[in-house]
Amino acid sequence: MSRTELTRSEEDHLKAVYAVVGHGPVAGTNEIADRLGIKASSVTVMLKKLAAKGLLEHAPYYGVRLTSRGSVMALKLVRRHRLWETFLVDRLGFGWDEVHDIAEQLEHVSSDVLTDRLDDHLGNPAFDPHGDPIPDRKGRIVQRKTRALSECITGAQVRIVAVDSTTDGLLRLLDAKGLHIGSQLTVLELHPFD
Amino acid sequence: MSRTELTRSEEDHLKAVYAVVGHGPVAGTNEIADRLGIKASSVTVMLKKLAAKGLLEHAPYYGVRLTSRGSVMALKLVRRHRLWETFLVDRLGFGWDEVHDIAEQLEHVSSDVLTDRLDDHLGNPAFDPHGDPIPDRKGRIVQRKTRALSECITGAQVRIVAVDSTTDGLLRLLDAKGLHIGSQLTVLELHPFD
DNA sequence: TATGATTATTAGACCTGTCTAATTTTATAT
DNA sequence: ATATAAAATTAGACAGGTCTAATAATCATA
Repeated sequence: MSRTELTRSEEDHLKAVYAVVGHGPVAGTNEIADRLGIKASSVTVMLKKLAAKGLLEHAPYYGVRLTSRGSVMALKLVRRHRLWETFLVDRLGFGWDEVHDIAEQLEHVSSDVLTDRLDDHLGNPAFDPHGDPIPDRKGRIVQRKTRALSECITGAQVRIVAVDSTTDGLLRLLDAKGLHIGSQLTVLELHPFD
Repeated sequence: MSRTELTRSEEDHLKAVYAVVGHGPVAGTNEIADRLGIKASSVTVMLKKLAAKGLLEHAPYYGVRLTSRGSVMALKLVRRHRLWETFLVDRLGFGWDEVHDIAEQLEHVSSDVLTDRLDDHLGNPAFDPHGDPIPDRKGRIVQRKTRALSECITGAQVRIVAVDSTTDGLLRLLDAKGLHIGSQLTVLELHPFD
């Protein structure tokens, strides 16, 4: 019924909407623009195009939400991204702080067969190297009950299961300090930065 | 010295020039255009751009040749393409007749580290699943002394080491008939088609 | 509830890569 | 040698995706 061939930019926007919507009921134009590193006016244009394709609902001046078809597409991209990250770390020996940009490119390779075979090849992993859950081929994704480090009570015992930041700098910093996925630690004090 | 960030289209053109130049001293505009599935006039525009970047020499109305820098770039693309094809067949279980289009996308992922790690992961293969040689990380490529099946004398004993065609149809046909890389066969008769 | 700040959208421009149509150059055949 | 065919180029148009600047809608707060 619906022709679902997206351009690279459309895919990027869709994924950004998915990511931003995770923080609230709807995604705002500015936040999407920041995430993509482009201007808000460009985002507006693109949102209208994606809305016309039935992938999201756009309430002007209010925000956007993905339709179910849009969600399916976004989850597919997230799946590809996280599978490639897993491949890069598990099979090619990259560090988990080095793979984001490469996966960002690989995720646009469009072949469902490829994605599923890669999934099998990797042993159908449930989580990627950052600890984020990988949607299965039906688009199902498990939710992790975690809490941000900044929300933890000082002195609490916590275990790192995921790192949220997209900034390479922080990732490397943490790694260099010996902080890895699975590390146990005690919250000593809170800085407003983190 | 020279910033060598190419667009996808520039990469496609460069690879096409490399492929067509293999048949003669220079590459002609029409042949490049056919290979890319675009019009010759578009190719001319692109050739001028690549010439301006110092990747090829363009003698208008005569043809183009790659410069040494252009060759390096083209070989890099060929290397990526053939490594990914090897990965798809050897690791993901694809048939050698199914991987061209996917590799066509994967080859544009730009990361030398990725390419080299993939190479190591695959055991530094010298040939891809089609029997074509894979340039090493220095861009060195071995030449195979082969001859087209159509040039063989009727009755001769030959061994298939490579399949030239880009057309999926032919690849599948051969496979279905039990013809594989390495097959021994006797030339029975020649049709003008092949 | 009026006003200023914030956020989003529109309008118009530009760049890239493609196209078609017209033109120019080179090749071929009598 | 000239006419014609083939191949390549140029000129101008257009679509996609971005930008800036101007405008419009919403929000916050006195």
